[in-house]
Amino acid sequence: MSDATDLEIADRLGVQLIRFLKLVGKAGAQCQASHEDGIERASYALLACLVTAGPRRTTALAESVHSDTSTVSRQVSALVQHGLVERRPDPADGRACILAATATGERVYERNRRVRNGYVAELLADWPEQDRKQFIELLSRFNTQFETKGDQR
Amino acid sequence: MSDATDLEIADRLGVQLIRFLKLVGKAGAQCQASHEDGIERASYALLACLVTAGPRRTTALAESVHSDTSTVSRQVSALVQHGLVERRPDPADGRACILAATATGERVYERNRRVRNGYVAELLADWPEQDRKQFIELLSRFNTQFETKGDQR
DNA sequence: GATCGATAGTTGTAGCATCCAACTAGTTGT
DNA sequence: ACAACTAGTTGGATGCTACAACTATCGATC
Repeated sequence: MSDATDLEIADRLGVQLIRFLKLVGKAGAQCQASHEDGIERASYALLACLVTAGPRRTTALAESVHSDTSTVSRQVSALVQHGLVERRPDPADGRACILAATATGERVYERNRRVRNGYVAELLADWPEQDRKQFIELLSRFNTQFETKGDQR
Repeated sequence: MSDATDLEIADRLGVQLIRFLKLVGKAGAQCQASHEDGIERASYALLACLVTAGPRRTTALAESVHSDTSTVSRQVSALVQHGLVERRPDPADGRACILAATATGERVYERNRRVRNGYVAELLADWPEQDRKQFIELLSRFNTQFETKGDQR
């Protein structure tokens, strides 16, 4: 039973993707507004990266989050000012610095993560175990596909 | 086999949501930059709504796309200037106007949609039929959940 | 049918996120 | 030691968004 052509499928998915983007983006923005750690939403992604994936240079961090170096540079400055991230000179290169989350940064990250998790969990509350896992699996695969196919276009 | 608690699941999904937001958001921005219809990315969502869901007032449109009225008002102005959307006075209310896509607007929408579909189809190219359908189904359900549970928080 | 509170939409202002381009300072190869 | 390169910062610009103040209309009530 496959009356749906590839394009029809793509079309329906496209609609859902746009909807998804809008919804998640907005929710993210609201989350940020409410928390008031002095930490911006975009910066949270940087913090998350540093905490979960370890210290790294600005350039590497920018690549990790698919952002411009200049953007990251500014955001990192803010994080440093708030004491959430630490700049360590890179012994191997005087121009570079290694960015690392401070203890405070880790705490803030954890706190935010817990809030986020609570919210997500609430959304998934009625879902059967099977569907949840499937959704994560598919979304994750889609993202990966996007990262590999999308960047080289 | 369920060693994953609800929170672990939420956590993994959260990560994927953030990843998605960044990836798709960026791709969207690039798409916009390349097309040069004079049409902004955000405005495209408005056009899409008017084409697929029919004419409506500014307020209703803003609600449909989960945006502020003022934001929509400006974006609509741009669309009107480009001849993609038409403002019709609302016979039932002198303050309001009914927004509707023009023929040009529909053409532009269709063209953009085709490009988008091609891109999405390419992403899904290697996916088994089953998974594609499942993904759309789950994503769609998640969006609905988000819209109903998310807004009243 | 005049008055006053609600409502539709516009415009002013401000913030964040992002990018590109120009710049500074340190590095590396010849 | 000089030239070509690279890491990061800063300047300038744009897009998207929201909130607040304002204008013009509507509707209910007296």
